[in-house]
Amino acid sequence: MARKSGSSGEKTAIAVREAAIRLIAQHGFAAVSMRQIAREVGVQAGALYLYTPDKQSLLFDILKSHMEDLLSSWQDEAPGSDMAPEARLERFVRFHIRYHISRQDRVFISYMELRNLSPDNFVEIERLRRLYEDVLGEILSDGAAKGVFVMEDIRVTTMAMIAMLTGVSTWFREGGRLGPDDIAAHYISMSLRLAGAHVPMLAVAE
Amino acid sequence: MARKSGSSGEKTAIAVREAAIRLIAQHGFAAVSMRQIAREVGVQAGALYLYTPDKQSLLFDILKSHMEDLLSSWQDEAPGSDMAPEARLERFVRFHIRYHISRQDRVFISYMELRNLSPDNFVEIERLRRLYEDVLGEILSDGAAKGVFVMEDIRVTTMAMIAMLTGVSTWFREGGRLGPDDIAAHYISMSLRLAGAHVPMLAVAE
DNA sequence: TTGCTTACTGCACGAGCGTTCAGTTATGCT
DNA sequence: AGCATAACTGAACGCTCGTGCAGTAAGCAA
Repeated sequence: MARKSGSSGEKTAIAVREAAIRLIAQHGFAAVSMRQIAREVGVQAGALYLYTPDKQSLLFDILKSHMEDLLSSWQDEAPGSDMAPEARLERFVRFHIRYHISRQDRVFISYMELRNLSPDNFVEIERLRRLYEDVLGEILSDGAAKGVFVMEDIRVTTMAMIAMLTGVSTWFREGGRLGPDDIAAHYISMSLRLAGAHVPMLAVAE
Repeated sequence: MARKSGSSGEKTAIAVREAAIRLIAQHGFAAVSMRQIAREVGVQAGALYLYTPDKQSLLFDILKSHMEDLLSSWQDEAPGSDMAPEARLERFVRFHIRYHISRQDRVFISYMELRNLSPDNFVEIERLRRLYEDVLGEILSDGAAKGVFVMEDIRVTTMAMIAMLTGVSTWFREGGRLGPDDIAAHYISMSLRLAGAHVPMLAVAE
């Protein structure tokens, strides 16, 4: 019989997930044992198997739900394709930076632990990842077609921009010199320049 | 007594290193066992301890010599600081892309396996890494001071550019649509735009 | 041939791994 | 109060891990 939400079992399920995310982000999937995760949660190792069939599924579920959440969060605030490419790019970059800053651990894991996925699981995560990359690719293509972005190679620019944007999660630390919104603003400028948009960012003394 | 170079022991030492690099790049440090490395080399696990005091040192030596090689390779072809910032940046980017394409495994390891280093070893690798980032930071600062680069934040631009450039190692595959030199050329254009250089890349129909 | 050194094997050690499961306790419904 | 079920323990399974070490085979100088 299904339990009411808010029951102790459900809370533990969430605790397991979060302990796993924290530990894997810190030490890496292969270096973290089920016993370590259990200790963090405050249970014995065997109890974890009430919430996951095995260690591999634990990783897969973290990565899969991260990617799905990323995609559906974007769907929620994606602008229509009738909007100007510059504005669409700005929206995408702001979304990406904020999301990646607020969920650093998940993001870190989901591109560090790809090689610890079983082949089948890897294929599925790659599919979702490509879907997300295509969001940016489509915006850049649209801008190029409309002549407002000027790039030598759209595919390379897409990969370069994704790497640049995602990189924020490797150096951002809470309480640093810049807040999330400052950083997002900087990345928006940089992305527009990278895309070859005709947007002078600053008044430049010639 | 020291052995002559080219002896069988030295060959094995190199084979151990290369097997370790290949396997760690593929599966991750924690997921690779000494027995796997030994099998790849064609010896028993115990024999590895003739070439490394322990597993941790094996990782550290790979990362340290990679960083030192990266830095000294750059020193060999670094332009003087009297050269124009645009030309210095071009030189740096071309070097970086070529280097990262030709040594994908080492590069991949050296930013994926940082968290598997012991604290002392981590500090040392971070020091070398920062030295390399400072190379780019100095070029960008110089360009900003001379007014040929226009950036909102030099530090953020440095981190963004490094992430963008290093990202090439995650998607480049031998025999793809573009060769290393094509890719380097694209990254040079993108870097100049990112730095806000006044260099129109293409003739643009307005 | 003898003797020294290098390169390596083969086995062992204790520890920890992922996972299973019979048994125990806690919880909430009737 | 009684009972079903959920939540969890604690011990065990077979296995692999990093590492140490006595012993051995091969190469070479004298």
